[in-house]
Amino acid sequence: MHDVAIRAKVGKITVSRVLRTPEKVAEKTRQRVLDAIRDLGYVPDGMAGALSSSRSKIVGALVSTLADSVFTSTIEGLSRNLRRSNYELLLANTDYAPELEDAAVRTLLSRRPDGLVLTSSQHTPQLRELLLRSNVPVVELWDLPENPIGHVVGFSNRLAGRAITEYLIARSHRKIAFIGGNRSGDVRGQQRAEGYQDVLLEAGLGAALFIDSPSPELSDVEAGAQGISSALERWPDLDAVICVSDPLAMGALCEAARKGINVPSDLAVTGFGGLELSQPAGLNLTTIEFPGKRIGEMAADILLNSEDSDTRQIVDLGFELIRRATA
Amino acid sequence: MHDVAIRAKVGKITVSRVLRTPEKVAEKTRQRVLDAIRDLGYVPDGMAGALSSSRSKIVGALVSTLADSVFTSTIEGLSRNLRRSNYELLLANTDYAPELEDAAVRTLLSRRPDGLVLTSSQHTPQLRELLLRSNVPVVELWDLPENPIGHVVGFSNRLAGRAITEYLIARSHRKIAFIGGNRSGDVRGQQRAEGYQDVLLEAGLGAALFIDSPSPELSDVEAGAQGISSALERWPDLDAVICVSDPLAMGALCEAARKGINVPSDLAVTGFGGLELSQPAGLNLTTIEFPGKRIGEMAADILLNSEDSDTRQIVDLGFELIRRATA
DNA sequence: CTGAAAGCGCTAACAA
DNA sequence: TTGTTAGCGCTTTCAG
Repeated sequence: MHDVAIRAKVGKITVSRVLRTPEKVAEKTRQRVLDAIRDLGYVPDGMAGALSSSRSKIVGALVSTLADSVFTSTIEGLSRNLRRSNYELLLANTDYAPELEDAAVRTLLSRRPDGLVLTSSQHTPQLRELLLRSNVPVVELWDLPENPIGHVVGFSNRLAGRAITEYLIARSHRKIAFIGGNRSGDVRGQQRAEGYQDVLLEAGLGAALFIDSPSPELSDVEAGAQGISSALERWPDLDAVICVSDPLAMGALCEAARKGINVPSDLAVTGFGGLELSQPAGLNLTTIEFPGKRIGEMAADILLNSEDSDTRQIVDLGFELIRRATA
Repeated sequence: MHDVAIRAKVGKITVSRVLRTPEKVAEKTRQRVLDAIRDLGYVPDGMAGALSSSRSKIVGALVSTLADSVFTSTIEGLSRNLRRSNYELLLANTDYAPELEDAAVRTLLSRRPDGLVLTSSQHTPQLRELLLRSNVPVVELWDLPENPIGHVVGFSNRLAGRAITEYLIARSHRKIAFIGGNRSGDVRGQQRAEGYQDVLLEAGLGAALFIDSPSPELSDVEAGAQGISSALERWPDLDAVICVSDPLAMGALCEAARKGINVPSDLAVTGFGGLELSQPAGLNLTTIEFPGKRIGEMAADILLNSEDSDTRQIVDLGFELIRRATA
């Protein structure tokens, strides 16, 4: 910047102004500076700028995994809207290991982000404390926490669990199992399971029938296949299964096909997530769809406006029951 | 940091040392400092540290899209190995728009990353120039560019295209079409198509049969379905189609099923990518699998070691022809 | 083993 | 419209 200033015969501050508030610099001067910048191939140092202005133009995002295509779309939405305002995305993932979350947030915070996005939904008290004191705007995603840290963009996983269960009951299913939803760290899955359980109780259909996900080494699809096998073994008179995610449901569907079980007449199968592959691939999965991309976009917008408005935003984007062929 | 120093009754520099080289501080002093840090909830400012030490501990990554699950696994591998060494990932995506690449790289560079990872494979001369002069270690991924900017971790898309075509020919297919591979900005797809074309010519099987991807609004799966329809319309005696990606192939497969076409006896179908869903979902797609995650891990390792070794690394991780049921 | 001074590249606040 | 001065919070270098 110093070199640019000399070459353009101006002070450093004028170079800075040309870059950030060009309208405040005289046309001629500005052109001289721009030429100098071009000639020297100057790329401003955003870090130094951040340090000086205490605005980093960085948003940190913590995701539990990238493997899930729905989180991916959230990140895409987030990234796109941030870029529009020249913000950048610092990404950290915890691989669904809650014990990494603390450290990850600390690392993100050390970059002094102007905002933080969390897709994990349960935090240690220390973490809450840290976040609160850090004074960084926080958006929690993909959930409607009871006790939010800052802003929220999500939907109720519990209601989603209720919705699909009620749907199945309305369609005369009586013996309904729930596969998955127990993985530690996957609070959302657990909430869907709770919604299911509540409805079952209210309807007087007896105890919930849970099949835990098997060993974490298996892919979701494989887990679904295995899950439905175990379920049918335990409860041969099952007439519906709710899978905690679409990949799980896909696995279940395939296993059912292999076993010669007719879906949905013998057994209804549903998922969660709105995995884009599931419809055109001919699986025609009945599922609950979540607005992944919009969640990301919304989070970006909230963060970008959080300087002006000081009010905490709680946005429920809801979900949609997509009725297709499997239930 | 100042406050911590005062509370621990040491100089700021000692605090810094406790954080970065604890072994160089006396046990007692260190403990006093650590206590102060904890009491005050001090989170060091990585930006300031970066400015001062001119090592940002940040790696920038430019991806063409996040939607593709294989890039996702690359990012996961990258992120994991970076985190192990306390590096962070700054993510930018271009949405497959090459014209955004220049600006995106410039933005990444302004954060003074210690390394840069590019999944796009074709760059403007200005960009090359910029990258070269910036002196930041660069790794190009998912390809084997003829004229690499820095390090490379990838495989030959052209050879992959050749391999699958040769495989089909060896299995007595003679009328083979190639679907997709023309999307502007998707150089890799084009290279696969070239490999296909070369083999066809060498084998004396006549001109290549290309079906372009339809409008970009369609999802890949839908594009595949539509592509196979167009192909069969134009060349009713087709006996094999190579789809430029697995999602495309899935769409093709489903459309074939709808049309009552028997795969592979009437028509062979193949993909590229090793989409994890395609096997357990019972689609059993014959495809070429790329080591997405290992590419990311390797890229991280190269970057992390690039201070020591000054040699340019070109790593060909290859690909694997996965023979399953569709060809 | 510990500390003081200087400065990384930029911007805020004020001044001209 | 442009420039000057004083930091931002840390690390480097050199000295104790």
